[in-house]
Amino acid sequence: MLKRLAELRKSKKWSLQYIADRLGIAKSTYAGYESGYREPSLESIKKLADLLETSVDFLLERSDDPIFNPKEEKIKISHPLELTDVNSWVTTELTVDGKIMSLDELQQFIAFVRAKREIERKGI
Amino acid sequence: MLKRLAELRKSKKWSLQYIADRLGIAKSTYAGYESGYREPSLESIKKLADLLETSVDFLLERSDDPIFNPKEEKIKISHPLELTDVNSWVTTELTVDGKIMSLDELQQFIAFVRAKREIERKGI
DNA sequence: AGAAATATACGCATTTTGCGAACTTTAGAT
DNA sequence: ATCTAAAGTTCGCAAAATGCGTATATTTCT
Repeated sequence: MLKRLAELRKSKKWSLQYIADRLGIAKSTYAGYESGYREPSLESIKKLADLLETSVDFLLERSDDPIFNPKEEKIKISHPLELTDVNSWVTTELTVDGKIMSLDELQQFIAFVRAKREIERKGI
Repeated sequence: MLKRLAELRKSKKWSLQYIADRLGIAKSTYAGYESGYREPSLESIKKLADLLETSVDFLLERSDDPIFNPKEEKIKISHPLELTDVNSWVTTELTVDGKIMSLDELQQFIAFVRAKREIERKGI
């Protein structure tokens, strides 16, 4: 049951018919998705996420953030006391031995940590 | 065709059989997903994203970021409520991909940065 | 080369889908 | 309050897609 489809649709004040038309499917078909009577194909759920401007993960309740930001990799360091800007690049610096790390270094650092954890997880 | 399933699976050096077993489906069924011969159900693709530690959007090529972080940023520095160890050079917690770095990891990280900078300074 | 593991292809029984039509409910106008 | 059109719900059925097992092909070992 994809309750989030209904939530988003209603928040936008759209009708079943409207979404069905936009997707090119029958009204009853789309209604089935919301009620859980039917499941959309992968292609359809992608179109729905596009139309509703959210992520598939949100529609499937795998994420609770309705905002989908398909931007490229974003690195963010945030201070807890500061207001966090979702799209800002760096809001504070990370220093090692008193020297500020560059973006390049941060990217390498992330790669390093990921690789290290991967190795630890599955050996060698 | 969910080529990213194959990419992630191979990067983890897993066999078709292994993933099929983890998902509780037949090997031929899972193979169909990778080849595009079949489509996984929404439930199955969620399980696959869980298993492969990524987002459904990435698997569906709706996002190019393989890292799935429902809420956390990739790097985050936060001040712990209590400073337990006075002598610790760490006064904040550092998280990568939402996972707090251990002291061990932080030490390795510092070593990594120092070594990298040393190499850059002297060449090779 | 041979064995074992891994990957790919396919037939078929079963399940699931999408559609249209019928039906019920809601919202707006008079 | 009544009427009416739009919105929402339910359901049968033909058509399509799924999953499994089996067979075949390929790779990876020794």
